[in-house]
Amino acid sequence: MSEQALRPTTKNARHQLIVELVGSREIHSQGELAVLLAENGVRVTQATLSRDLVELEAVKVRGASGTLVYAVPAEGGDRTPLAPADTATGRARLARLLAELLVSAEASGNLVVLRTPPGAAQFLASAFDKAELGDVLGTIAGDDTVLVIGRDPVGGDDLAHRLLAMAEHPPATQGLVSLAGTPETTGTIPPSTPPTSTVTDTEEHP
Amino acid sequence: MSEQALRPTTKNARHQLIVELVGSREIHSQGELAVLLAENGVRVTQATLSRDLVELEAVKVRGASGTLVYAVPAEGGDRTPLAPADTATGRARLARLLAELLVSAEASGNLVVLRTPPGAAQFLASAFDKAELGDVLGTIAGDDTVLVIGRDPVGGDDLAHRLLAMAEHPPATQGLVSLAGTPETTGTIPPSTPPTSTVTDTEEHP
DNA sequence: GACTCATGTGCATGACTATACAAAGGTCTG
DNA sequence: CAGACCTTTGTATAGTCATGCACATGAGTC
Repeated sequence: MSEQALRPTTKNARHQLIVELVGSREIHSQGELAVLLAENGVRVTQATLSRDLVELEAVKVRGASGTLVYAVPAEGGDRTPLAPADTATGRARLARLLAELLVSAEASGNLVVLRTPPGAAQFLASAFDKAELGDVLGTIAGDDTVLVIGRDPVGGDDLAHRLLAMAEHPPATQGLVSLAGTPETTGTIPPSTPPTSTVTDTEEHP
Repeated sequence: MSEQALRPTTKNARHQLIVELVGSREIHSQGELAVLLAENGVRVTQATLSRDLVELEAVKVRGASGTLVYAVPAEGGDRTPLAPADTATGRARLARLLAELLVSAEASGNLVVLRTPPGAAQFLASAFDKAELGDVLGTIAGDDTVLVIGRDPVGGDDLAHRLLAMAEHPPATQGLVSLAGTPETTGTIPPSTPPTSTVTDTEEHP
């Protein structure tokens, strides 16, 4: 990227450049952005950038190191960091979380429907993913319901019982309260899940 | 909410309160949050709140009026502004999105399993929520699968056909490309969804 | 008891962001 | 042409946020 890149100086062009820069690197401040823009031949003040970012509907999200960085919806809305879960202890963690969060488990065919307290489903589901249980194909999670899809077409019952057993014999106990304050907890519960979770699960068992 | 609500003064309790407040209203500044906390009997300075918000991995998103407001992943991450969809046109929007995103629809009992392109499920599911279809109890969405739960125990087939019909006769066409640039698109595709959605949907139909 | 360490918090202040005000430039109309 | 209006931008500054430093408190050890 040359010092004097040929770059139109219109506002729209500047906006485009901002989107590109924000989308390709972590930018922590408008001053930092101003420097990067200048390197591309676009010299504006912080005030102008503040206005630009409003127009671009930029937000500030947590980057990999926990610091706030700019994100522009079209390019960076998915920059929300995932918590660095320790994958080596995924199964132990799943068991612990099952102990804490599992309200009920019911099976049908190859499916197991797990109930959790409101808002905890995604959290629990992410633990399934990290646990990488071989006989679990995957999960779908809403607000308080996790649908666990088993690999065995008729293995739902067995899987449900296994999960209940895990829930009753978790490894080292680490209460949910202590987990609630960790970035891991909050990091893996996606913000947009609640609006999609208008589930009355009693209706799932006709 | 009484002026002197009985409220423990521990840091965890304060965090919980912060999450509740941020989740229930638009908070624009840490000073504003300090005031709200004080009204709940929790008196801390801005410095402490700055630290709290780091620990809670709070971010700043655009609220309804375009101003930045705090969001905490567990409770308010979905405050990423959706484009101000006119709720009166929720159904029209759903139809349009079905036309764009629906790959397949299959029913079983009262359930309809919708397939979407990867990453689009939550987006489509949120449209269901806003459309407020009377015969849809709710949805569970993963990465590329939306489970639509019908109110009628054996209405899945009918519902699936209705959705397919909607997909084939959407109102005013507004291409997905034009939607892709709006906060609505990116805002409702949570970054943490993919980890929970390891679904091979062919296994759902044993 | 004293000592050490970890945690939490407030004060003060620098870093960062938003915005009132003014100016410049462009477009449109009579 | 002049004037009105709109858009854009910079300057200065108020508003907001992060952080170094100091202090208090509690837990653990000797």
